[in-house]
Amino acid sequence: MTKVMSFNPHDHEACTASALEKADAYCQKHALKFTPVRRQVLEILCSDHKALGAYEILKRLGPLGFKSQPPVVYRALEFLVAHRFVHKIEKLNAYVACMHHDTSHVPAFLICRNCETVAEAPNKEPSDLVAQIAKTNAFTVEKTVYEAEGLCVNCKEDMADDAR
Amino acid sequence: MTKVMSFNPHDHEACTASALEKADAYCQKHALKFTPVRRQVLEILCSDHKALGAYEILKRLGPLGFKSQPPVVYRALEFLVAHRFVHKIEKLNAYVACMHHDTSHVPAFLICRNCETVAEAPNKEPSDLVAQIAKTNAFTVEKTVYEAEGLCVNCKEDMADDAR
DNA sequence: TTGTGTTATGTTATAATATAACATAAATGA
DNA sequence: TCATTTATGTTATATTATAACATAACACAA
Ligand SMILES: [Zn+2]
Ligand SMILES: [Zn+2]
Ligand SMILES: [Zn+2]
Ligand SMILES: [Zn+2]
Repeated sequence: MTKVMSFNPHDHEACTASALEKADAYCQKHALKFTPVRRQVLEILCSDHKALGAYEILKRLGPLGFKSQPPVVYRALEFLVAHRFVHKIEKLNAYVACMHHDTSHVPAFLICRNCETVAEAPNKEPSDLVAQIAKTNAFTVEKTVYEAEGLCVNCKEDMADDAR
Repeated sequence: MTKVMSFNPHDHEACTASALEKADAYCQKHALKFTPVRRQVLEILCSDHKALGAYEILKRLGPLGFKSQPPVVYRALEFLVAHRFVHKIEKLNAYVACMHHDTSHVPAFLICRNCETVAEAPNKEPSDLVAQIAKTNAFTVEKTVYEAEGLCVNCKEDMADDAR
């Protein structure tokens, strides 16, 4: 089982560079506009393996010459989350850069309630890899959130009815 | 695999009665104060297998003769969540009554994004029972949130240092 | 190149969620 | 009874997020 970077010393410059490169390449390939704000927000989120709230990001955008109204950051986050460059940590109402964008994965996180460092478990299945990752990283899991959102039978049927 | 009640016709009076009874008994046993507000909030959450926001609950408390300032409901929810009579659905910033309070379990939910009905998967392990439950209930999982919160090695060490 | 539709930003205002802080009351237990 | 803790009452405010509408930039066909 691999050790995650977030909780261990590592070449963090490389993290950032790689995340931005991957985003650049992906946007290029899919004709998405990786505009300055979007890029800058991702860069801010890459600056550390911590989850940042929207307003914290906004605060950091100001000095960089960007406008500081909430919609600015929320729109950028919407884009970044939609294309999976960033994940939202629901428990914290905060956002974190994805470190495995090239790999298809079900996001699952180890969140330190003390330092707010977030490690993304590199798992392909929505399974118990998290428990293993936690173990090999000496991370003590205290509380987990696993929420599956989707569509129930009833609503699916209702929608089918409506379509008729 | 069992069908969950939330998405299927069932004797819902029994759901409510059972949840309230369990809470009564548990509080009795552990010398917890199951005060009127706390009981009423649980009752409101039991009225349907839907997640309700704090302010929606607050709205319903008013006509019942309770005070309607936010802290009233947040305090009641804090109590109910702490003792696991209620779970918070982080994705929705909403709350749902627990249907398995007597069973030790890792909460995991199937949340319909259309009708906001929430079904709690009755799983003992934080595992893929959810996927199975979803299957036998014809629930289409579109998005999952699995977040493990705890303490990382570094913080644990820091705390050990501080204690010295 | 001009027009036209589309996507992205700018801007103001406000909604929705949650907590801080301090006061009072009720219950608990020497 | 008095002291202590626990629960409520109350006001104010913090934090997170979105609605709504205006403008700009961009894409691309006529
Ligand atoms: Zn790094
Ligand atoms: Zn930590
Ligand atoms: Zn029921
Ligand atoms: Zn539904």
